[in-house]
Amino acid sequence: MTERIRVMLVEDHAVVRQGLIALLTTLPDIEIVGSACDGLEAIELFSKYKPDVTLMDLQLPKVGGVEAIMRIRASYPSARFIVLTTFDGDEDIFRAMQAGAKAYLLKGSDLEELLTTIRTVFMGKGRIPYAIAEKLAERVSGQQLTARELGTLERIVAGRSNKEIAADLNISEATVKSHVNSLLGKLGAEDRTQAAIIGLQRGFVRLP
Amino acid sequence: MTERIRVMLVEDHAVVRQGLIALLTTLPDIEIVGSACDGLEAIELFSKYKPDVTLMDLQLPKVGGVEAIMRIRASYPSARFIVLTTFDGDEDIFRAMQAGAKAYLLKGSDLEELLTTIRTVFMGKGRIPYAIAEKLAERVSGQQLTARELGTLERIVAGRSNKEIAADLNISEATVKSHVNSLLGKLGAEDRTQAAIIGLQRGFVRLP
DNA sequence: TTTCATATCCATCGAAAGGTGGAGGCCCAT
DNA sequence: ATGGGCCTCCACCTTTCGATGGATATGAAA
Repeated sequence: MTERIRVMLVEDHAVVRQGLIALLTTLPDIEIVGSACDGLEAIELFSKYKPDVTLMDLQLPKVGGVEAIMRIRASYPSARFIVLTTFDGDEDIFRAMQAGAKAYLLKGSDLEELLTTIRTVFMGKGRIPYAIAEKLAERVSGQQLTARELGTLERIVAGRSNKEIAADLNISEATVKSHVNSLLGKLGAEDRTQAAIIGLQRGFVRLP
Repeated sequence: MTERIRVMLVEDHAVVRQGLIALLTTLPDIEIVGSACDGLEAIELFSKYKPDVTLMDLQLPKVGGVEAIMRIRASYPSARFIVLTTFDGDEDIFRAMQAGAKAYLLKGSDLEELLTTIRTVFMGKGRIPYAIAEKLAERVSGQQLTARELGTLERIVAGRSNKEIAADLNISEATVKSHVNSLLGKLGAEDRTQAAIIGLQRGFVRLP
């Protein structure tokens, strides 16, 4: 029998984590070498166990999944990650790809797909489900937000008025209006409420 | 050995579902008699298997968890449900309780708590984690939204203007403003964008 | 170097939103 | 039947927002 694939699991929901461990443990060619419930623990355990493949949720307490991937890859550039996501928005997935994740898996995938992906990534290849690839293509072709626009959007979602945003960013209200206008254009929104909703849907921002 | 507890699992994310099945299958006094990935299937399978306890996620395609509970309990009033939730908002949990769920469990709970809950519910008692009970108490003491206010909030979250909402509900814009004003007061919001955010946070509405 | 995107700011305008105070009808419960 | 909550609508007013059409500066890219 060949060497088993050494897998680490990073997932904050305990029952889901334990369920996945139970599931993967039943498989002959996979070995769970460790599991973490947040980004910080993931970084610690990675250097301890050096897993072949890391299954990583993106929404994690303390240190988010994307940042954890970046920080681990800073020390171990060959680390291989599979992002396990519920796919609420695409922005995180885009960032995870930039951070160097090799594959993406929806939590709605079945066991077979999970297995195929682990084995594929272990062999050094990547894998992206069609639904996600589609969204990524859309994302690349679509407009990106500038730093100011994103900051403005975040504050809109936090429920701030233009005046408050201006005070917060130390710029004039007129400038904020500029950014808001660009935002509305790029997001295809008619007003700030729509912009907030679309920003949440696309994953540019999260609920505060 | 005593009779095993017959459990049905309703969860839309396949990997989570299969993980939980794998996890629960390892336990001596629990038997998974079926699993469903949406509310409709849950209703079908319930009458087929008559499980002792049903573990139910609330966010399901086709027929939501709350409605599934209600429809099943219409035929089987003694059916026992444990709601398994990620706890994004409290409104669903409130509705699930009204629908007759016996216990609530956060996906962040560990295996031991899951087990305790299954056994407790099987014996006919209820169980609600402290964090959830706290929110429920808050909810009961807090204001409730009227039908019109909720309808208005939903449309605000859908990005509609007062004029559009008025046309949609076949009432005057003045009336919509009335409802919006009540909403802002009850939610403690300063404007519609804050109302949308708070409505999403508290689970009164979902992203469209 | 020239061009482009970004970021900053201005003035002005109309439209939308929100605040206030009221009023009438309805149904339910005390 | 008297009150209270809900839904409906009105008028008036202020503030905010968004649209438009600019201007200037900077730094990166072509």
